[in-house]
Amino acid sequence: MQLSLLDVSNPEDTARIRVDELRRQLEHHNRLYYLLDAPAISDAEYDALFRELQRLEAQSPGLVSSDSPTRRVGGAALDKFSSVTHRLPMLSLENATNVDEIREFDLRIKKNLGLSQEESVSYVCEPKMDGLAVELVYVDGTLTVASTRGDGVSGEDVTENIRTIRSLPLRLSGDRIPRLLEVRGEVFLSLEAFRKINSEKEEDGVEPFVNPRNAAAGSLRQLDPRITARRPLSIYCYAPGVAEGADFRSQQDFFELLAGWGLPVNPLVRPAIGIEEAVTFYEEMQQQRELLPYEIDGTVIKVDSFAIQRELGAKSRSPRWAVACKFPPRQAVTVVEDILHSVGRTGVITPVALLRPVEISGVTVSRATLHNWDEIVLKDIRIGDTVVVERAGDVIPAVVRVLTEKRSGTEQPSLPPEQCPQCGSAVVRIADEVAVRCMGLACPPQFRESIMHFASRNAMDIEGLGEKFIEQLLSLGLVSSVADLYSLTRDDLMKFERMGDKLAANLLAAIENSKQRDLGRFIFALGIRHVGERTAKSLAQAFGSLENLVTAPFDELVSIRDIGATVAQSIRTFFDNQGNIAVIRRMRESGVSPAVEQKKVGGRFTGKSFVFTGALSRFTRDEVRILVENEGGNAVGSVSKKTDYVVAGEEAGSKLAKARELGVTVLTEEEFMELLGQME
DNA sequence: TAGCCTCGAGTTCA
DNA sequence: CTCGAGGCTA
Repeated sequence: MQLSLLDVSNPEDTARIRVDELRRQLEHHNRLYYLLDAPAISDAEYDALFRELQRLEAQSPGLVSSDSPTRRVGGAALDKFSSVTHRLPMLSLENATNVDEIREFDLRIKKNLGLSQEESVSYVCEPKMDGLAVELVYVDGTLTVASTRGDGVSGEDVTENIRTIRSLPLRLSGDRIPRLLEVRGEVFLSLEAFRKINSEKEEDGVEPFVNPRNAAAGSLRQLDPRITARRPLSIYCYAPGVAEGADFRSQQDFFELLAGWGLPVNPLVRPAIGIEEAVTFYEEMQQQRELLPYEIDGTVIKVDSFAIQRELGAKSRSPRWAVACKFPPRQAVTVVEDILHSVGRTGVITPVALLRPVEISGVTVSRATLHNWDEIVLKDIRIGDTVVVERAGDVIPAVVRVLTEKRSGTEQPSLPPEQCPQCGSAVVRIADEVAVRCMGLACPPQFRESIMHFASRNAMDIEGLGEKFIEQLLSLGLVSSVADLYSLTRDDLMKFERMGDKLAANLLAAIENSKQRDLGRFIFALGIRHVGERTAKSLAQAFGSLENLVTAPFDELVSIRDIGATVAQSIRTFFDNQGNIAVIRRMRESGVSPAVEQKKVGGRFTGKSFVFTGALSRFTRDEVRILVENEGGNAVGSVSKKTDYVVAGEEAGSKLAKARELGVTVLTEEEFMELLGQME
């Protein structure tokens, strides 16, 4: 603050000085109260300062600022949240569910680092808060954006709601504040706050929240920040995102700097030298769990040194240097009243236990999948059994074990059906496969599921075509293949229950719209066995058009990365079926023209496929793949007649032999480099 | 041939 | 979220 520029005789400047002073004081008292739990003034005194600030800001709009404590009570409501892309994706953590798995994590770390078993790794342990992950962005020390984790890549902008968290500084204090600081943290509700909110809800005659995490999530996703402001959310920060102007050397270092800047860090965080200290922390936390003022669902162990974290790196969805140690899930005891057989899209028949409804951590559970008959035999689950049930990952119900001592002798084992429970066709259990399959070609539930799949969001994304409509389409006999969807008329739709002009028009428009989906989605939508979203996309990329794919010989299919004999055969079988071809042809005639993705055109390797074999000295396999793909080529896994080049490194083996046998051009790594260079 | 790593498929409840 | 299974690599 440069006082020399201010003129005290100017009322605007006098107000500014007072406003700054009030903000400083209020944030100071906030910190004492929420962070240090040591208030220095009474609530009434705090309120008086707060109201004075509100009044001054109201009088001089020029003094309003986004980091003012008055912003914590919430501004105007939003229509919807906008989306924020995380500069670094927010990965999830790998789980350990018991101490053995924690020790395995340590073994993996040592193996990756080339350490001996006797050496100890320095870890940092934290309680795992049961809340929601968010990312906060501080620019020059001021909180500018806060977003939810979302799918890890992008989340929702909840800045206004995050501002209402009193323990969180809107402006960092202390020294050496970084130009840019992204911090990840967990937003949660204390048990006390949770109970308070729920008793208010009950007084109002509304359904209470089932647990603090849901309550925190509901509060954070309030479009009206004034409501959030009345929910006393808390936050603990635990990891950095992108930081500029700060150099964190280790997790501990990071925590210390955060605390210095006034950011809340869980005081229970503790270093551990060697995994056994981390195991002790886990066990201690499990014992203390019920005494804590908030819910935790485990602990987190991280490698302390950031240099070593970088060395260990990450797998596709989680870092290798951290593990979430989950506490055993909460369990309940109930009775298996029946075992049903449900038929999925691919004909797999899955046993499902119908349970006497029982509450587990606030949710009533009445069904649980038993996965397959191996599982039933292994756990010896029978109809009438008393069983222990838990919610795996606190979501999906699972039968853990049978309380055999409760058996009366009247329990009935459940056997795999010999006929499909829905269509009566024969059931087959393929050797070496766990699944039991209905082989009926016209099995109704299979067909229903395959249409649902076709219309689903990641496939053709036909909005409004859900379970209800599909049921009706089928029972009215309007659709006997997905191609029929494209010849539905308004009159057809008007036969439906609860169908008006508007709805019919929307549905027809959605179907019309789906004609333009890209090829990857279309291939995925076909529901070819072993071809999911990912594989569909790489097929689309590799072949560029539906026609190319339909006619692709087996050899060409297996030459694509990640496609082996099984998947290739499955694809061939699908397209060799004339019925499938007819359906596809009819769709094309109705105007379904899956758009070809932008394939890199003009790349030097366009249409060329490469196989790399043996050890390359300059690149990793992934790097070389990217090089080739950037030039529009394909780096594939195995040699076929369609392969254009085989690049052989040191100790190349069977692929090189095969290349010679098929007469495919073989390049050394140097020759490949020349090819790259020459073509540039 | 074993042991990663990824992908596919099925599933619960509000 | 979890399990099973396919593909790749050492």
